[in-house]
Amino acid sequence: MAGSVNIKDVARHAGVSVGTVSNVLNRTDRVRSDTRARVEAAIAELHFVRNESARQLRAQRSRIAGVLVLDITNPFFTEVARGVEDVLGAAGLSVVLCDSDTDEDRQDRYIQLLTEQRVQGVLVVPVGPIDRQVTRLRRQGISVVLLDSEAPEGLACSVSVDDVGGGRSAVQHLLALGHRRVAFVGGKGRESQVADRAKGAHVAFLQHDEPGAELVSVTARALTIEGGYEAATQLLGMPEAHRPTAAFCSNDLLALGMLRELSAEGVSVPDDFSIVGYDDIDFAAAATVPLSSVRQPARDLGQLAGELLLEEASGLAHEHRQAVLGTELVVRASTAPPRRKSARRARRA
Amino acid sequence: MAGSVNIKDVARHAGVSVGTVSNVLNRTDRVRSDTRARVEAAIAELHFVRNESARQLRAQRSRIAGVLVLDITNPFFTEVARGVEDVLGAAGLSVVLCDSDTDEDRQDRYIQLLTEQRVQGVLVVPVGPIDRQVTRLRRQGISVVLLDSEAPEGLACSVSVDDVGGGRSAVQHLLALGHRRVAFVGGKGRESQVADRAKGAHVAFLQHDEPGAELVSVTARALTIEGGYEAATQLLGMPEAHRPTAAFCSNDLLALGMLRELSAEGVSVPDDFSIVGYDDIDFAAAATVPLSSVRQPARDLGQLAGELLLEEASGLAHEHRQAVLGTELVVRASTAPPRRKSARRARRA
DNA sequence: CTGAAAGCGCTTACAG
DNA sequence: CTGAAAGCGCTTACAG
Repeated sequence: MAGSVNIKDVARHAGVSVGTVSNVLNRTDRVRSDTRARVEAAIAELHFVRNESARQLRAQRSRIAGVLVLDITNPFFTEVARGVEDVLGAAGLSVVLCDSDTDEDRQDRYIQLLTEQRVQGVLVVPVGPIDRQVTRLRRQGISVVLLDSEAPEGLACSVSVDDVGGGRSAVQHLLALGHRRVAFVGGKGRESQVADRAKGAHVAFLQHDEPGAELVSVTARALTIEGGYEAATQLLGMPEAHRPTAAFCSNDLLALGMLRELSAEGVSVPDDFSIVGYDDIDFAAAATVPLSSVRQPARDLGQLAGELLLEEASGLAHEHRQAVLGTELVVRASTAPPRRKSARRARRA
Repeated sequence: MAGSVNIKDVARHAGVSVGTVSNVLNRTDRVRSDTRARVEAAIAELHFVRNESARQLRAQRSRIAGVLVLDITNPFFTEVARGVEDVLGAAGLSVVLCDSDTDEDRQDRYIQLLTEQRVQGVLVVPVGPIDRQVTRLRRQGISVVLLDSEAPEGLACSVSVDDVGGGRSAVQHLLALGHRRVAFVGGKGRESQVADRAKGAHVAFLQHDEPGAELVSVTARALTIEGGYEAATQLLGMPEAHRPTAAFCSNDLLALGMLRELSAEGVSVPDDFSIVGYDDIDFAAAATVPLSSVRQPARDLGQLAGELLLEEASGLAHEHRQAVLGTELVVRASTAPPRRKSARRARRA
């Protein structure tokens, strides 16, 4: 029968009790070396693999942590996951990755799954308000850290990024270059990250205080490359007099999609149009018009979150902390001063 | 106490036996509706969440499948994972994603983890020979499907891609454009996929049968954007007389990295150098010199693998099948005929 | 339709 | 250092 070798079989085969086999597995030093050798031989011969469900049920603790992200195909989030894995892996925890696809139902299903599994901890990039889910996880003794989103004080540890500051730096850069009409490109979702980046964009405009300057909001179906194509089409559909000369995209996927679509339509970046992205994923620098982007410390973010989770799970005195990491505007080739109208006409003639 | 509400508490609270609570959870139709209502109320009031370890231990089956990929930051693999999730999610299985990072030790650790968890099935993109691990999983009653790699007949189901054909089509394209010296860019690893793509490249050369045509092998540290930078540097370091005029990169990450580095060094793509990638990830089309690439049906691959897993796990008569999907060369802007030497000199003058 | 009881495969005090 | 036994939280025939 498949899966039928258990600790009892091993005990019988090695001529010891099951308790001794368990000791070999969990507290090796308590077992005399010749006994241990016999047990290990039996384990190998019988191809015994411990049943983790049984172990966990009895021992009341899991060695797994779950990471739940918004979009597994976005390299920003997988880089965050790698940061988590750096830290938790070193501590002997295994990390499994789950993809909510920015869908609250899917998020909640995965949280339910992880709760039923009684994992050691959950690190989640939330879709919408998450307080209730955090409380439910805690009630089952599961540690929770919010990723890329600031937790209300007292609720949980979190590691987020100063998205208001990041958005501000992006738009300040465009304004400083001389752009007057700037598009902010977001999505249909209500992720707090995107809202904060939009807020930062507004703050930059307020501080700039130039009469007539205009921040235009553009909404893509999703924060994806596809969404960037679509946003570009929206921009190109605007009457030229009102059309922005630059866009701040709320992530790099959007920015790369927009870059591609504008180029395909003969709009040159940055000569005719400037673009700033957000995240600074590897593909941003690798674009052949290298993308100016607001860099988030993705891996650090994951690592710090992993550390906070370990601290909480250790059971020692623990006070929830909300870490906020800074961003860095990386200026590359996709941003330049707007072309002056006269110059443009001259060139066209 | 955290995590202390169990099925017994619910039973007591609802005034029924634990068996009845379990029936409400698992075989709702066997319970009279008023009893069910009382139990459900108790579950809600006490915030009961079933302990999946206990359920699984007793019921001897898991509702989880694991997907193990080579590089979670590569959108090709996450797209495959989404395909798997499409199919398994619909069947009520949850999918957790694990990242071997092309490291055999990490792969084996994750396989061990999934085995101890007694998951329902594992879908794995293998690093190196995997026969032993497949046997071990089967022995525990765990279904296995190989992803993106052809299984030896009889060992397991697999869904792979005709990488020899894909490699051949890429290089045929370059040869047909008139390139005579072509680089094949692979990595240090010994993934069968890359070996097959290299083989396809060789086949194309043999079929082309043009004396003096040369296939140059370039080895990057890893199949990443970073690796592409490095490979480009290697190419630029070659004496011009021997330097290839085109490269076939064994994935798009390499190709995008190479594209970027060559552009940065003033080598124009495709005027001075042609590049073909592999995978056709979304970033390939979105590059501003849109990348010619060999398209793999990533999502289909994952979906088909998911279906094969379900079939195997269903316990019905099952014969292992090895599906091989085709590729499609997508020609975009990164490939062109080589510039003739004289023209090049003329332009420089 | 409901309850009582066995048992899934482990770990962990407790004796000896 | 080793063994016997209790029990983790469930599910599932089996009676009634």
